[in-house]
This record gives sequence, C-alpha cells and structure tokens, in this order.
Amino acid sequence: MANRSTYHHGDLRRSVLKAAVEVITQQGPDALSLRDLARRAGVSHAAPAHHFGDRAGLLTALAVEGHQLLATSLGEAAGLREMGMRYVRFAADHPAHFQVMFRPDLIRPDDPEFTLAQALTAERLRKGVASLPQPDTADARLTGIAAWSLAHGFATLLLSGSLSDPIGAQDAVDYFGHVADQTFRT
Amino acid sequence: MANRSTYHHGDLRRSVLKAAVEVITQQGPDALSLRDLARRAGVSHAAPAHHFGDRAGLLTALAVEGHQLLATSLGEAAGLREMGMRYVRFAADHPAHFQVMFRPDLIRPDDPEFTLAQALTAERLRKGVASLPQPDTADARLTGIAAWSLAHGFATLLLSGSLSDPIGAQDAVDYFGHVADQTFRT
DNA sequence: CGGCAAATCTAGTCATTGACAAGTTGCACA
DNA sequence: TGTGCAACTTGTCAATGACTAGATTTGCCG
Repeated sequence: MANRSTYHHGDLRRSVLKAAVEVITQQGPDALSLRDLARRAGVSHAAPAHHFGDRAGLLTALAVEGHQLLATSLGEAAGLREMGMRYVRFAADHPAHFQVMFRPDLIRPDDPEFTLAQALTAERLRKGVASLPQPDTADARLTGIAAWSLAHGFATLLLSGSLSDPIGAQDAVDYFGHVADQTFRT
Repeated sequence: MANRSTYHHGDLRRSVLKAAVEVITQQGPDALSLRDLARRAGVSHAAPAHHFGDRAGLLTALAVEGHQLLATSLGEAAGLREMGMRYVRFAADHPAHFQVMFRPDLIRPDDPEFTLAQALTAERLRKGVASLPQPDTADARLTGIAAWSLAHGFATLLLSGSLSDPIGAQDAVDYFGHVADQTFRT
C-alpha cells in the first residue's frame, strides 16, 4: 500500500476509500475509524482528514461514488425488470456503498456532489418506470414507488441477513427476478 | 426524571430506553452515547451499563422491544393489506426501533430474547401471507418475500427521506395503501 | 426486628477516537 | 532556481466505551 520511501502516498484518497469499503462490508459503518483507515494505508492518523475533512465527508464521498456506480448500471438496463435486478445486484456487489447511500444521518445530504449523484440515480429510475407500458387505470407515480420499494426492500432485507434463502449474490438477483415477475405479472 | 434525593433511580432501565429512542429518532443510532443517556437520566456515567452491559446490549434491548411492538400490531391485522399498512405505520411511529431491528452490526443478533422476538414477527408475517387467497400459479414463498419487500422498502425509503411526497405519518400509511392496492390488484 | 445477600448506582481509570492546530516535505510551475 | 501550494506529520484535547472497585439501598428470611 504505502510506499514508505516517499513522503507522499501517491493515491491516498482512493486507498482510504478502498479500505473503508472493506471495513464497512465486514463490520458495518459504525465500526469505521478514520485512524484505523490511516493505519491501513500506512500514513499518519490525520492524513485522511486532509482529503475528506471529517468522518461525514468520507462517508459522503462513498455515497457519491455509490450513486455514480448505481446510476451507470441502471442506465444500461433494457427494461424495468432488468433495472430492478441491477438494483439488487448493485446492493449485493457493493454493500458498503449501498448502506451509506441511504443513511442521511451518516453523511452530508446537502453536499452538492451528493445531491447531483443522487438526482442522477433518481432520473434513471424515472426513465425505467416510464418505459413500462401501463394500463390507463394505473398511476405512474404509484408504480414507480412500488417498483422502487420492491427492489429496495429486497436489497435491504438481503443485506441485513433477513432473507435466509438466497446464498450467493447471483442467487439473490435471480430470486428477485422471480419475485418481480410474479408481482408485476401482466 | 431522576429523583436526586434517592440513591436509586426508580426505573432507570426504562428511562434510558426512552432517552435512547429520542436520540436515535433525532440523530440516528451512531449519535447514541451511553454517557449522554446517563446524563439525561441524571445518573452516573456507568449506571446504564449495569442494565444493558454495553452499547450493543442497549440496542439489542431496543430491537427486542421493537419486534414485540411490531408483532403485536401485526397480530391485530385483518388481512395482508392491513398488515402491510401496519408495518409502515410502525416504522413511521417508531423509527428508532425500526432502524435498529434490521441492523445486525449494531446489536447482538444471537441474543435469545432477540431471536425469539424476531421469530414472533416472522410468524405473524407468514400468517398474513397464508391468509391471502392465491392462484395456483403463484408461489406462496415468493409472494411472501414480495409483500415483505414492498412494505419494508417503502418504510425504509420513507425513513431515509427518499420519498418526498408523503408528509405526515398517516399520509405515508395511506399512500402505501394505494401502492399496495395497485401492485397486488387482482 | 435484625442482619445479610443481591441489586443498583457511584467513582476512578485506561485505551481509543474525532477534531483541530501548527509545522514539515516535496512537487509543479514560472 | 525558488516560490507557492498541496500532501502529509506531529502534537494535543475533550469525549467516549469498557472495566474495576466500592458505596448505598432494597428485599428477604429467620
């Protein structure tokens, strides 16, 4: 990681973010310690603060990165069903990012970069709902909330260990596909 | 709260739990400090530890209480639709409990009291799904996951502030009723 | 009524952490 | 070359969780 021979780390920002993902994935956001991350990167205890300001700043950066990754993936979806599966896949593949993205108490929700990245994800979700041919009786707004709730709830329950059945990440995504099919069967 | 004239608090356990709910509701679980709760109750900084052991013990007690409250409410539901609405109502009325119940990294998931209370909630949910008349083509297990995901996702998004529309708690519950109606329309 | 054991709470301590301030190093660019 | 700025270090302080030992109170049993 850290090159001891050089004063400068090289890419401390990325190194710290990577370590943060590992810690959060294994032990949750509360176990995150800036000093621990500094130790893992081989730098002094105050070095991370230079890049992120404080703890909330670091977590905000993670949340921004998460929204960018998610929005990119959602943008490649062919329809709403695939979009839902991509949503679940993202949560399974990037649990640390996902957890932080929806925890306004941990981050700075008003951060410009964050609100922008968040809006990007929302825009993609909206497009996905719009792509669905709907009967006249249905309210598109309700449909959007329903689809989002279904995917988000499944992802959240999966990460919290509440769903005992699916074992691997791919299993979970496939399983969600079945759930979505049965729920939104035409 | 604390009666200064007496050495014993009277009901410190409940007093601390109540204060914990206030703090978590306003600032999230991470802002919770045992010493702060002790100050609020007017006792010494180590007094709460006697009742809960440590931080995880306190949060586990909250999670247990939450599952008991939720299971009781779900038990009074007439059908699956009302059960979903009660699920959302619980999250809106008891956000602190709800947040902690699904955060295994914050509590002791193996605690006997917790697993028992958790199982009670699961049992109620199972009964709710079973009460639903289903077509032969449907898989009851998938239906259960779908219903739970929908309600849980809606509740989670609501608490994270991601749903901009519903203002009050009652609004949110009503709104979810519409979402559920449209999703599970027969 | 008396005393004893357990439950409840206090007081003190230690390692860890987040945040801040001030100083040091080294790279880029004029 | 040398100067300005970004990256990093060192030092410090208050707050916290966890632990230990001790004080006070309650309740119980004879």
